[in-house]
Amino acid sequence: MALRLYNTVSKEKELFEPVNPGKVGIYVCGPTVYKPSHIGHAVGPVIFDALKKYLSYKGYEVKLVINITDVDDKMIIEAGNRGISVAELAKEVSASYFEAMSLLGVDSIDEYPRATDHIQGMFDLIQKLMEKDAAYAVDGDVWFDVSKCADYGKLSHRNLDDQISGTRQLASNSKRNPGDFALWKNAEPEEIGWQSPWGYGRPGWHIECSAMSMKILGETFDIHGGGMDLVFPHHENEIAQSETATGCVAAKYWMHNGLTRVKTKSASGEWKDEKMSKSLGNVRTLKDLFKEYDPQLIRFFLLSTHYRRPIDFSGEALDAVRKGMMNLQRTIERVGRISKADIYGHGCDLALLESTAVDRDADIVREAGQSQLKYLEALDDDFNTAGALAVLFQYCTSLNRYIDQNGLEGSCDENGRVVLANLGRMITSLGSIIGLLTSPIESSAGNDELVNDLMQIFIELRADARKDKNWALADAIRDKLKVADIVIEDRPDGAVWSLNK
RNA sequence: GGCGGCGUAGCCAAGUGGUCCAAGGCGACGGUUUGCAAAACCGUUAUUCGUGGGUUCGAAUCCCACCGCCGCCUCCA
Repeated sequence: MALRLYNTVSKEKELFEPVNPGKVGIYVCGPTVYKPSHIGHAVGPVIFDALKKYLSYKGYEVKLVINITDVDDKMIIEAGNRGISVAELAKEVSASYFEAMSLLGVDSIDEYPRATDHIQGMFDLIQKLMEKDAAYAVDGDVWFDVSKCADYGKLSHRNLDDQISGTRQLASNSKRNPGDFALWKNAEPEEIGWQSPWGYGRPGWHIECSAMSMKILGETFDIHGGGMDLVFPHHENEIAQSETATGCVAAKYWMHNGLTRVKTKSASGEWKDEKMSKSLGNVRTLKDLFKEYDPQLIRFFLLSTHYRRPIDFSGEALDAVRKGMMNLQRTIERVGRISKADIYGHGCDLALLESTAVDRDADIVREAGQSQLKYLEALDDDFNTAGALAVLFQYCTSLNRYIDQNGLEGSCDENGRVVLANLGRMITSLGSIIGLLTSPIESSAGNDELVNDLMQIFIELRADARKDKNWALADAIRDKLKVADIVIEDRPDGAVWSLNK
């Protein structure tokens, strides 16, 4: 099995072959830390964290880097509005960003480099471009001369004429070509900035990423990721700078995730999809979102669509996905309960099936093996997590059918339990390859001893009522709890409760 | 104006030349089960993939035109 990835440069799925055998370097454009992170900021990190986990599973040694832009005009304005320093603002916002990432299970990031820690690298890079006559300084600004980059436009598939005809292209009389972009911008002495060989100022946006990716991952690394909105100009300019400076390919594969869209009601009352962005004022922050939805669900939601497709974000969509995910979780819980085994926490162990008694229940064991194969095939095909999840759902149905057919007691001898436990672990094992189903979703009250004790009392009261065939009382308890989003299920082996949230 | 993407059942969503009279999820309906529910299982729910042409032995998948939606060209994950 071989992984194929869609490359924005070639517009084709390409066989993935790392620059250095066995090792993979991934650089993803992270946020500018001036305002709280929103759902859109979660997409890239979740996808590339999942991709890294998959590549690691395949045996690669992966280094994943997400940068933090902690100096730019928006930050200066926001810090000014709030009466704090740019550094303070960066510290505050990035801290909440890291916390959100951690909740989302994005725990495989090796480095979060900050632009302000790499100013010297940017100087060096700009200097190199100057020496190659691809950059020029005018009145404290330094510009990149796009005419010196022969294949400028190869990522976004535009040519220079397209740039010039762009009606919104801001003209600057100090530029040689309309498409030239800033490497260094001069600043007033009282503003945040650094003394550079070309005067006091701040780095341009694009140069940050070129300098940091090069420093950390080398002049040519494997995968460069980011949102589709960054293809032009940001990534195009990154390529121009890096490749003009080093003379070699910056990144072998350019991967771009679809943008998050949000349904909004227009003045005429019609629903329409639009990009979620700060300027449109339709942003929901991750922090707010987590109050309503488990971060695990958000991760699941983001991976339930192919990464290149735009995601329409809405409460209804999340609710639908949530039900599906809960069904998976419920099956896992069921298998664990029947087999009396801990299904979670085994990480990724696909050798489980070999330890399962194959002479017994051959059909389900064979099916588990096939599911495993199909799951991995889907991921190999441009990281099709949506397709992979479909396999998981099907496998879950088979597992439930297997339990039903064997009956509760039927498969509960010692050997049967081992088989069942291993089959159950297959699900979490497959899920964990992309960081899903790694732990049960805790109901928010589930860890509360007092609530647990209270619920135990209700359950006992109901059990007594049911024993006496006092259905009215038993049903009343159940119905009234349901109003409080507490669901009681009478299972053959006893009643259980859960929070329907 | 230029560049790019998308349009698959009630909703979400895989599939990009034959194995597709199209996966999976949510929902709905019927059945098994249940004291009744819930959960679970079984079955039904797109002869069709925005529309119209074309290429091909064969198209959701390729080409052309049209319609609709979205993004980029200014900061954006």
